Amino acid sequence: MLSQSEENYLKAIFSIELSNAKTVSTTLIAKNLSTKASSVTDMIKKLADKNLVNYEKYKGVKLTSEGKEIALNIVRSHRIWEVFLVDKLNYNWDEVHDLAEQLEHIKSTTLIDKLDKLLGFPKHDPHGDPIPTEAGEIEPINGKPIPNFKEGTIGRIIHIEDEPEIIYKQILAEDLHIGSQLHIVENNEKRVVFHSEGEEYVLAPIVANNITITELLKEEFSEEKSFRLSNLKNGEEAKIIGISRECRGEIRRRLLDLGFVINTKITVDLTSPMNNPRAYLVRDTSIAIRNEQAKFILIEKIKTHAKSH
Amino acid sequence: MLSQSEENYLKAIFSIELSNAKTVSTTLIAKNLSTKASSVTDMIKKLADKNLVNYEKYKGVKLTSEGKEIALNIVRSHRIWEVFLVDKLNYNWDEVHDLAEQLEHIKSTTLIDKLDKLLGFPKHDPHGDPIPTEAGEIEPINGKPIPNFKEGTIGRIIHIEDEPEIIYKQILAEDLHIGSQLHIVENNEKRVVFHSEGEEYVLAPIVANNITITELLKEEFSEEKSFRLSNLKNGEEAKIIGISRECRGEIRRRLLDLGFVINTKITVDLTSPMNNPRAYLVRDTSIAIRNEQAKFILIEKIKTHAKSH
DNA sequence: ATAAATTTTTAGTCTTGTCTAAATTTTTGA
DNA sequence: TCAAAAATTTAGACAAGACTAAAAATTTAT
Ligand SMILES: [Mn+2]
Ligand SMILES: [Mn+2]
Ligand SMILES: [Mn+2]
Ligand SMILES: [Mn+2]
Repeated sequence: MLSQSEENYLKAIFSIELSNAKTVSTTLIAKNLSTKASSVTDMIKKLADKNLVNYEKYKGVKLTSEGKEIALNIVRSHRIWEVFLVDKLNYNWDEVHDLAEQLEHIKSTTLIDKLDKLLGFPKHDPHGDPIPTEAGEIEPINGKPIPNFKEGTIGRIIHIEDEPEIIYKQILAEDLHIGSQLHIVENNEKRVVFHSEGEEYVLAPIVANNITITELLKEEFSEEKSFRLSNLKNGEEAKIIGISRECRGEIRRRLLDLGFVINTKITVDLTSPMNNPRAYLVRDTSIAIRNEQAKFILIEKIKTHAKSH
Repeated sequence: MLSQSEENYLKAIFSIELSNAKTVSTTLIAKNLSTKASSVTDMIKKLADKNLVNYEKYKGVKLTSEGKEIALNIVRSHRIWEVFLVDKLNYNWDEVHDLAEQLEHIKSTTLIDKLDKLLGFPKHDPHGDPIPTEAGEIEPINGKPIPNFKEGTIGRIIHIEDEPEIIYKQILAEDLHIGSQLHIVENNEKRVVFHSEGEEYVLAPIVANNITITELLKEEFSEEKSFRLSNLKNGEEAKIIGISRECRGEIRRRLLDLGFVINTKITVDLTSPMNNPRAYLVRDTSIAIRNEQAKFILIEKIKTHAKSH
């Protein structure tokens, strides 16, 4: 049975191997775990003794198949716990990482599979990361960070990295979401500018690097037609095209119960003094929800001059 | 922030204080934690430095109010996790203790309260132990172990201790359940004999000591009328009086869905070669369930010669 | 009351995981 | 190519927790 510390080292090595680093060096591991290189050397020797990594002095380290299997299991555990915390306990997706760092080390041969079942065998965690299967297979992430794409690219956010926390919080503050489509209009060493859901975003490249997107063909892109309900202006008419993937569990169910279902027409009905909450007219009913919820509802604006006969 | 080890010591001291021990001695703590007295002395000094226990050399140890609060929180956490594992993940009540020993140490200010809410604010864990409130109040257990009662006593099982494991497994093998009513017919140093749900049980006093009961007045006792469905004989007629408290979550819901609801009349319909499963006639429908499930259904036999006119 | 038995503490070690400082190896770049 | 810089390892130390053996205190039993 491995200690928590050993497990964390394996996980760190695994994540460095997945990144585009040539070799998994002592320093990279130390940085990843916020520890010192000398501590890493000590631990690597122990892991090599246990046949979990191959290690040659000064040459970096590589997981053995046994070590990789363990790392994948920890990743699986971490991500399933994150889904549990968001779906079942109604945490926000930005609150669950540290808790999952603890929960991933709980030792049990059955717990994770039972949780997986309870959650309906989710494929992705709340940050968009794929969850390895019981057999240790993991879907490759085929997107790249925003700064890798050239100006004019149209893409969809598939992943937002939750570490380091400072950058993560910044992205959250900007109100960017997994699933959002975007259009890159400027990209240089100073800044990255893109349009998404009717807003313009300006990010430093370091920040933008934590946002992974897949490129969309021009045809796939719904030409700036996809917005969040919170963006709907008074007098505009829209059609609901879905509830954002990052909204799950109880809140999602509640929104569906309230009638925010696909293809439903919607307009702004009443506005409160602070513009929050606002009431929307859905299926002849006025329903007031706060903007935090309205952000989860994806809409497509309808040209208002085209009245239904 | 306390270490897991420190938390375990506080929990051990708390549980010894709750028992009828005069003083919480080094040896008792060592026994409780399966460690050595010298280790205990070391740790007690540390806890005393942190003002979690009062300690005077050779005189035993006592939790301070601060220490007691922490201990109560760990107990709360442990028992809520046990409920989660049984109710949501469909573990059996005899499988959850060790996992809860790990989960109770997860650090979070919000996690346990969210879990508590998800579970519907349970009052007791799957072993019948009361769950302390957020404020640290705990319902006193007012029962006593079976050997404390004299012959002739009628009682109801309110708690089955899950440690030590050997004794616990023995009780499980005997098929005794929280909520069962029993009638003590013999009680001496050699053995304890009682009747419950149509069966006679003979236990060694050490084993019987792990079963806590409350005494019932003669009137409260349904005079041997309360049985488990698995005890119903061919040709007998019975009325369902409930589903046993130890059956929770998905399985309970399923049994209710199948029509095993209170006041329903029931008879044995068909019997399979091994007598398991058996089919029962409920509301004009024949439903086959296995004995393991039938044990959860509490019935009251109806005298068959009294036909409903 | 006092010797024997038991309990508790102390002293000294060991393991795990971490750190700093120093030594060694590898990489960089003039 | 070779000195300087950077990366890596080694040596030595420390804190947490646990253990054994021995010393000290307390309890028990004559
Ligand atoms: Mn995470
Ligand atoms: Mn994640
Ligand atoms: Mn338990
Ligand atoms: Mn319990």
